[in-house]
Order: sequence, then C-alpha cells, then structure tokens
Amino acid sequence: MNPARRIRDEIAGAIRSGEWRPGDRVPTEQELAARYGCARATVSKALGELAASGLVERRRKAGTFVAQPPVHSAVMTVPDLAELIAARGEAYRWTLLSVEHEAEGEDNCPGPALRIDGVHMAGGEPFALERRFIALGEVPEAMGADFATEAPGTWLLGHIPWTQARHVIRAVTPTRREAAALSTGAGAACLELDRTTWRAGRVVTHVRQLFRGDRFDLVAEFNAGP
Amino acid sequence: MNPARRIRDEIAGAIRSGEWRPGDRVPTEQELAARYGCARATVSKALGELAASGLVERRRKAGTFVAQPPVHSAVMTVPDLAELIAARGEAYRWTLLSVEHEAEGEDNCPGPALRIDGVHMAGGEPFALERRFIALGEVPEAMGADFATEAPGTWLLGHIPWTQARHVIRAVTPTRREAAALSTGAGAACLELDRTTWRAGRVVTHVRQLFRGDRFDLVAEFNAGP
DNA sequence: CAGTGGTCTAGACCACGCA
DNA sequence: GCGTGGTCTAGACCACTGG
Repeated sequence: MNPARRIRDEIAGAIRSGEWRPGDRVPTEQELAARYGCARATVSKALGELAASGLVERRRKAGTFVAQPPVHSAVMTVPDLAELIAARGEAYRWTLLSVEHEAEGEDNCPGPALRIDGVHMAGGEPFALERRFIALGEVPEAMGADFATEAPGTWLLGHIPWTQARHVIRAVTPTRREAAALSTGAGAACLELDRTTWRAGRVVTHVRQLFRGDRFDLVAEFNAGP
Repeated sequence: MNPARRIRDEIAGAIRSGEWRPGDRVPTEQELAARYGCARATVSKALGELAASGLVERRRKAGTFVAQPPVHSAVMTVPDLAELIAARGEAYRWTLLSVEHEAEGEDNCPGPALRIDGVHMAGGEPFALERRFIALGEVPEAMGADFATEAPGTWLLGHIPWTQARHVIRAVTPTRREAAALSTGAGAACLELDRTTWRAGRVVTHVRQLFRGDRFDLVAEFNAGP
C-alpha cells in the first residue's frame, strides 16, 4: 500500500470512527514520518489531502488538528434531465413553447437576452417547465441555435462548458397555468430549481425549472474526507 | 507567487475561460516544468490539485486532458437551523413534542431507536417540523439525553461528530396536522429534507424536516476548481 | 515497450505565530 | 527565538497502458 494513502486512510479512519475527536491534536509531520518510516514530504502530502477534504485543520507553529465537523455542506447531484429520464426508462422529449428576444433580460440575467419557454417531457407526460434567459452579450451564437430540436440547456453545454453556477431550491405552489402545463393538481406542491450560471464572472444564463413534487426529488451526499 | 499555485491558476483560468476546451490535451509534466522553470514534482502537485477538483483528467501514458464539465454536481449548504435563524436576527427555540422508545425504528433506521418529534421555532413562529429516529445500538447514551432543552440534532453533533450523510429533498403538500403545526395554509407547498446519517457504515440517525415553502429555501454553489 | 503519470526520498529554505 | 507547517528541488524508481 502507498505510504501516503495508508497514512491518510488511517488518520481519516481514526477521525471518522470517533477515536480522534474534533480539536484533538494530530502528531506533527516529523512524528508521523518517524512512525511510518517515510519522508516528511510524504506525510505532508497525506495531511494536505486531509486538510483539503476538511477533515483536519492545519495551522503554522500550532500544528494539525481534527477539524470541527461541517455537517452543513453536501454534494448535490443536479441531474441532466434527458439523462435522468432516460435512466428511468422513459422517453425524453423537449417541447419548445416560445423564444423571445428581449432588450433587457431580468435581474439574474441583465442585458439583451433570449427568453425561452418550454417543457421537458417524460414518457409523453410533462415532467418539468423551464423558462430560461440566455445573455446574448456572452453567447451571441445563441441567436442562430434551433431550440425547437434541442433543449437550450443541452445546446449551452456544447457551446459554453466550464461555468460556475448557483442553485436555489424552493417548494412552491404552482399557478393555475403552471399546474395545467404540468398536468398536475392546482394545489400540488412543486419543486422549483433556479440556476444562475456564470463564466469568468459574467452571467451566461439563468433558468427556472419547475417540477411536479410527486415525480422528482433531489439527492445530496455528504462524505467528508477522501 | 507560488510556482505551484501559479501553474494551477493559469491552467484553471485557461479552462474556465474556454481557451482550453474539454478533451484538449494539457502539456506533459516535463513540458510544463521546463516552461515554468521548476521541478516536475511542483507541476505534478499543481496538476494533481486540478485533477482532484475535477478540472482535468489524468491517464497514464496518455497524458493530462481537460475534463468534461460535470454540470450536475454542486455543494449544497444544509444549514444548522439554530444558526440560520439566528443569522436572520430571529430568536431560535426548540419545542419538544414527544419522545418514544421503539423496538424497531423504521426502514431508514433499523433496530431499537428513539423517535423524537418536535418543532423548530423562529421568532415565536413555527419554522420546521422534525421527526427523528436515533439508533440506540449506535448511540445508547441518547437514552439519558434531555431533548426538551436541546434539539436532538444539536445533541448528536456533540456526541457523534464526523458522520456521513445522505439528503433527499422534495416538495410536498403537508397533511392537515402538519399544516396546522406549521401555522400555514392547508394547501401551501412545503420543502421536505430527509437526512440519513451513518458512522462507520452503520445508521446513526434519520431525520425528516418539513419547512414552510414561503420561509425556507436551499442554496447550492457549483465552483469547479480551486 | 516506451512514455506518461504516480510516488517517494533527502534535504533545504521560508513564513508564520506563539512564547 | 524557534518549532511548526508550506513549499520547493533534483533525482529516482515504479506501474500502467496505449501504440
């Protein structure tokens, strides 16, 4: 076994099992190097990975300590709708409702923009409503795209990879129009996913997706450490 | 500037700006070492960090490549309710409704368990309903805890740090009882957060929290790279 | 089988922050 | 000051895997 991996996993195990408690001091790099019979750089790499994953905190002069558990963050999977629906064994289809050219998009997507409305369908049934703004200042080629055949999210993935994004998740009661478009009851709870996407600090697109509460949920995993 | 940091940031910038596209080949460690005038180990560290953050993919013999953008994952903040409410400037209070000792908890928390029901209050108003199971096989000391004065989540944090967790987020319509307990309309959408928590592979606790849709939303950030 | 990343070593110097 | 982590070097060997 890798010395670095072994050191990392043994320390991670001691922390996760509760043997080492938050605030406990981890042995110094020199002590660990002596104990494991390896170079200090190897120990440094192992501790660096543990620090990067949040299991320990390192302070100069003071030493390395077991960190306080950050129970509050988790990695959430925001699925690609086409993939998600295909994985369920249902047929996916995108239905375009409208494309409008606007001089001023909205708060979350300023400047000239396209406003695209459509529906994601699963097995012939509406699955999610989508309203999207695409900043034409950032993605002028969106003017020439055909959003009737390809969902705008899919098109954007091919043209603007490597973005940063912010998601806001809410539970909302749909309007009558929305409920009708989703073929759901007027009072049925829906999950709203708002995503704003940047590239190099500038908004590329903003999308609001509305899901039937009885057909969609999000899953997030929290796994501290390597 | 750190050579390693500089290499890392310049490559990350080239990827995020779109200059280097997914699938593009990154120069070899030797080429980068020569270009930046540093040791190969330094380049290796920088590329390793980029790989750890998902910006590049490394394959032996083949080389290092710009990865496909994983638009589907984001880091979600699952707030500590007491902190969240305090940050809003409202008074936080936990109200215990009941504690039951059960021989068999439920699917998500098997074996003997405590079942605890209660309400998280913000500024005198109900903010979230909570039903929690605590596995007594894993946390026998929970029998002696006073869940009237301390919310079970807070108590657990002090006794079982460093767990792994899985969250499921849904939009639901509350039952009449739940709506009444939350002081909200019978048809108002609510956000449900289900969290199952493990330690060393065994379930420690399972909690279902129900929030008023008009008073709570979740935020997730996606920021690939360092 | 050759080139790439993966890992490790032994040593060095620096920066920081507590005493 | 002085001990800690932070970083870097030059070199080495290994493991994998694509051509």
